[in-house]
Amino acid sequence: MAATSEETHEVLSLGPLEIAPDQHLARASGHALTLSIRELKLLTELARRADRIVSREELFELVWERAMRPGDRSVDVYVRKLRVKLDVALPGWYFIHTHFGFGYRLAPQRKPPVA
Amino acid sequence: MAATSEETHEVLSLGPLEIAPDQHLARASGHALTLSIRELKLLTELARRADRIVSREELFELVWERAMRPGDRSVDVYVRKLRVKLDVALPGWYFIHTHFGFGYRLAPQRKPPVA
DNA sequence: CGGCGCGTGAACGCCCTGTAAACAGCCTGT
DNA sequence: ACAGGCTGTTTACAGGGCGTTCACGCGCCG
Repeated sequence: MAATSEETHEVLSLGPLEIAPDQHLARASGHALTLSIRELKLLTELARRADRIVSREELFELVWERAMRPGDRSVDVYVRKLRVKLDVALPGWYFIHTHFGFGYRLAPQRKPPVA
Repeated sequence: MAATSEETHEVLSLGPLEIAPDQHLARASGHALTLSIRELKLLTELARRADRIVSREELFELVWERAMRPGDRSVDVYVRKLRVKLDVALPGWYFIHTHFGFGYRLAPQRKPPVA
């Protein structure tokens, strides 16, 4: 094992969501999701800070590993991609919450039944 | 474990697929498949890591037992050969899933009925 | 009500993967 | 020994997915 590995078997659990960054894999109710590199990394960094608000700047630096240019919308675009894929896999849940003017927060939350 | 026989009767089961590495044999719904040595070894190593993403490099080293040269496409070519043979034998199933930028993952999955 | 922040869809280029085919070596049967 | 077929390897081309960026419209807030 590489000396640099932080958590060789890190597994993040959020409700029905399970993320194994080391395996480049995320599962929804046990079923593997098809995520791209960026999508997975963004989801991972959000999950590592679950239930806390993370600013766009911080998210960008965590995922892209460089400073965010002012006006860059990449984070928004990838948040949407994740929301779509998560909604397909788990239609009964919200995961990524918007905090206007601050950033995003990841937290599993059931949707109310479709009235 | 004895050096001469690690798993004398290892049998891997994945849905309708059954692999007996020691017998150099794979069966689809009980019917024997005609696989070459490389094909069987690749399928075996994938099956031993079922439902986990395995990188090309790791797969290559497992099957070819040497380091993979950069740009070597052998794994892709053999994945295709396996996919073709598996699709002929079990047209209703997907087995080898591509994870873009990461590698391949073996997992039995039914195809949706042809709409 | 005005302005800024966010959601959303889409275009575009690039790299990764899918696919076919040529080629050489090996094993087979004769 | 020879011929044929099969396996394994490599290469080339095509297609698609992914990442990036832009544009437009709505929503949220002051």
